[in-house]
Amino acid sequence: MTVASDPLALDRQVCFALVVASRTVNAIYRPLLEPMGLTHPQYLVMLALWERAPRSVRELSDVLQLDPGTLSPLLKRLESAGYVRRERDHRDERMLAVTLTEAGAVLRARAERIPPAIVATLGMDLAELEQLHASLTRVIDAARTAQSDT
Amino acid sequence: MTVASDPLALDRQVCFALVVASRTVNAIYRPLLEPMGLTHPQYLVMLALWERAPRSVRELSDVLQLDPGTLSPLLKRLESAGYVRRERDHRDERMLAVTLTEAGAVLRARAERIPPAIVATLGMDLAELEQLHASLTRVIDAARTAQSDT
DNA sequence: CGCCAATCATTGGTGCACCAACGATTGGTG
DNA sequence: CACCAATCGTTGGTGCACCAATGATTGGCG
Repeated sequence: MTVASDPLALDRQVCFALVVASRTVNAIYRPLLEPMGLTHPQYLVMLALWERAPRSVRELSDVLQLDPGTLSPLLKRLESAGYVRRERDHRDERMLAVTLTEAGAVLRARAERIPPAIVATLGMDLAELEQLHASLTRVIDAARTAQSDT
Repeated sequence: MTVASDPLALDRQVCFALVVASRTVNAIYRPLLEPMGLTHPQYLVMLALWERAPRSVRELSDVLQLDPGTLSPLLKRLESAGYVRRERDHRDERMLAVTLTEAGAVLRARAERIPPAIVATLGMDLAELEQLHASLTRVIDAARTAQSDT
């Protein structure tokens, strides 16, 4: 069986390309985020909080498609970094209210320079990136639909 | 600032779509791989070995774009699962020769049913998946070029 | 021929990511 | 009003993933 016709050929697997692309692009962010004291997952949480705060763990979990058990220690690290405060919601003591600190809010200005820097580094066409984004969104929807239908 | 014009809007970040797509598609594989006793990264290693074996850790690291330090314990788990053997290369004792066991070779037949099952589950157009694959490949190349130019 | 830099795999540390189990809180229902 | 099921966040366990440091082996160069 030739590589071209083998359905198990590594370089034909979309899942492989997806995983490698995710890791590789992540590596591009790393040196840009490191001076801000953020990892990429932490950066995504900050994006969510800059859009709207306070938010509960559950809410962040929904938006970021992330397990609450993953978020819990991550938020503690963001807290000890001084970017976030974790308080109980007065109305419902079960929930956590994650709010931005002053330092966390200020950080947004520096973060605004990141997306253009990434695009410049990749040196890719904006149109292609948008088309990729649309395609990825369709895959996510398809996978989530399949998930919930189980 | 509206969400539509905000460059930091979460749902406009390609990196976010990439990470979520990677995790979500991974979740689709999980129930299919679990009865075979494989995780998704282990599945990718097996794909590489079914294409060619024996291979050294370094070789697998290159092909899979994965840190040797990640591969090392993963291969040990594949060994204790009985799919792989880890021996030193006679010609160069520094290198490891990772070979398939009989069970590992036989497993390929079951694995062949996975890609079509995934495509069916996603219910997506084959043409779109191929186009996504091509797009991801370009991103990987762009990111890797940027990486090595640093 | 003996040393030395390069190569290779492993190890330890930090941080993600998922799952299952748990304890606290809450709101509805008998 | 008292229970009970649902919700929420946390915890512990396993497995990835990266980085830096380490130790063994090798091949070249003086």
